[in-house]
Amino acid sequence: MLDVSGLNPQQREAVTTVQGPVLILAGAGTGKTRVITHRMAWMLSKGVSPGHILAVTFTNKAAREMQERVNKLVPRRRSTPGEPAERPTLCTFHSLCVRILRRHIDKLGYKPNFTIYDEAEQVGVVRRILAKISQGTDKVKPREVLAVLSRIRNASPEERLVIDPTTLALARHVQRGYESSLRAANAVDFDDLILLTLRLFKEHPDALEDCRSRHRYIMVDEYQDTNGSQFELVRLLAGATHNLCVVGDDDQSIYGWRGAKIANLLDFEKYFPEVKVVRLEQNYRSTNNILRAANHVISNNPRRRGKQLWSEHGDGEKIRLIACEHDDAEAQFVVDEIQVAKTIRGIRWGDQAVLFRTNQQSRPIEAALRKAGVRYRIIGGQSFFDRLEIRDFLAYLKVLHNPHDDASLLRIANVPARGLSDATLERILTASHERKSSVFAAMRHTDVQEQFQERARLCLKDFLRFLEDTRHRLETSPIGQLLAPWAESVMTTVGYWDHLRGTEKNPEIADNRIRNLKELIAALDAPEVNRSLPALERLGESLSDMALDTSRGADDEDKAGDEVTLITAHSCKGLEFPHVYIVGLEEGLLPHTRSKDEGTLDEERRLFYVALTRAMRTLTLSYCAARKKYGQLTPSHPSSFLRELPMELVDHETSAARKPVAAGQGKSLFAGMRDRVAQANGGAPAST
DNA sequence: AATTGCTAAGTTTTT
DNA sequence: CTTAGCAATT
Repeated sequence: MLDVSGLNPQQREAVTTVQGPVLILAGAGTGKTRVITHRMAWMLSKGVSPGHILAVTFTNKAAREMQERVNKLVPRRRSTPGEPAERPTLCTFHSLCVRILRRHIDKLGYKPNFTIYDEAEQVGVVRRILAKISQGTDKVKPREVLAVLSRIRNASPEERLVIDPTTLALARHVQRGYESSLRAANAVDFDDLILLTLRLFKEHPDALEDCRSRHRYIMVDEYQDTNGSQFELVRLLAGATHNLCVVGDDDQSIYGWRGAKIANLLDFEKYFPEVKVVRLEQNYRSTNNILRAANHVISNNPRRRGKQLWSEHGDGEKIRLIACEHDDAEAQFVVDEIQVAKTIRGIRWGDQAVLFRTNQQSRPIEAALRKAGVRYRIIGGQSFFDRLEIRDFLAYLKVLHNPHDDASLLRIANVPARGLSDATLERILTASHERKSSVFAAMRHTDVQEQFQERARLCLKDFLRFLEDTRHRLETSPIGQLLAPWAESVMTTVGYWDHLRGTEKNPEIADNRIRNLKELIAALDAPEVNRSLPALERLGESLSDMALDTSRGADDEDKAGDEVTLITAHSCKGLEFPHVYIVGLEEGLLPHTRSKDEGTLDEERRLFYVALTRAMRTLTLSYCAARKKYGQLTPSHPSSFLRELPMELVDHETSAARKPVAAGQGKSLFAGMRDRVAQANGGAPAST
């Protein structure tokens, strides 16, 4: 039997309630992951078959982490010959759906080698549609259209009524073109993964039954972030058994702008009246001063499940609130503090994190850190996968995997230049629309080819031959053949390396890009892809992994050295740091200006709450009297949220004032500092 | 066909 | 201040 004596009573209740619906309200730092992993282990120890357990998370990182922790808790069962040991399914919503769809999508009229469009590709599709219908009259932003599109596709009819009718009409109009574009390309987007799975379940009850009998115990992590269709999916899967355990925190719902429905959590009883609700309120992360401040801030929100976090860690230090003159002074202050903490208190850089609302706020901080010689890493921000060379390369792979992938084909058709001009491609694109076919299919058609002059036609045929030959080479490669050499030869054949060197004047940057690419190529044969599959399918698996897990690759950070973390308030959810600095607590930034128009002040407050509750031991907040905005220094005002902090928990200072050191403390502090400087030697001294 | 130069815009972003 | 997109130029 699994030992649950290390858990507190609420955790234990959550872990041991296996049958029927369970709602675990897990406050920040209350051991949520511990509960989920123990619950899985508990079920296994009670004889539930591992194959019957499904746990769904939102991020791959969370899924991986849980996988590891479950493995530690439950010694892997020995595999009997011929029958490999089954393991619980632990994955994201999207990867779960990919798995289901790879098996069944042919029933919906797609081919199993479908492509997953990422946001950049979606934007491309929408842009082409907008260009076609509006002829450049009004300027609607593709990303905004895309956001509305996602909303109308995921929302129920009554929810759609809230959307502004003009926007709705436009989005509806775009929707037709968008969906047929994706269909022709045998491509799906992130929303489709969920929506098509739902459609599959509705149109093919046998597929649903199949999944239901497989997944009899379901857990959903970060439940407050589920959207309408994800809820629907969960509800279908939980079916008759109602063995559904959802874990979440309404106070940490910060993805409403992206379609997440906090109501899924708030109204859980409506759909599962017999639910058992468990509140986890004992916090294992922070001091009580931090928790009291966070509790107080969030109590200003309406419509909460309500909970009070507390911990056994004592009061701890007061929260510091620093007023700065401008953003550069703020950055300098934070960096000085980081250095002081390191040299005087012996706090590693790796135990300190700077949190901000918007990515661009990291710039002055980065500059100050670099100047002071402090190592840092930025989480999120511009992704590895956003880089030009990576996108080009992936487009090549995607086209070779699925030639009907229009977005990727158009991207690489003339990169490097091979005589297929924009005008030529434009005509092919039009032809493909007329024929309701993919661009690739249009290219192959002799009628289309004959539109062009000899020269363009030859270039087109060369390109087609390249695609077909290369694809054929992969198809006929022996089982077990590695992908990397093939991929590298593709890039050589098309002259991509020279192209990179040619377009980038700075040879260092060019080399850097080439190195990036080679790294990615090497990762194609990662051990987690199934080597026994045919190469083409293996390529497909690699591609969906990359589409669904963008953090991978840039993610060996855990073992990285001693580095300060720079991170947005959004992406810090789920993380914790001993010492946290939250910068830019100004009106218009947090809460963000846009939240006023959209009436989402509550969500901004939750975002602040999430940021506050990341801190374990010390918390430093700062704001500026002025901030550079598009190069101009403009005045700013303290965030209204700061008034919601209980005054008695806060020390208010200005960045210019240096706190005097108490008489008795001085000696030992400085002795400690000297010692550490002597032995650390690599750490730059605090600047003056 | 590719390069240069101008204009306009500029939250958050797990998948 | 940046960056991306588009137009005009060679």
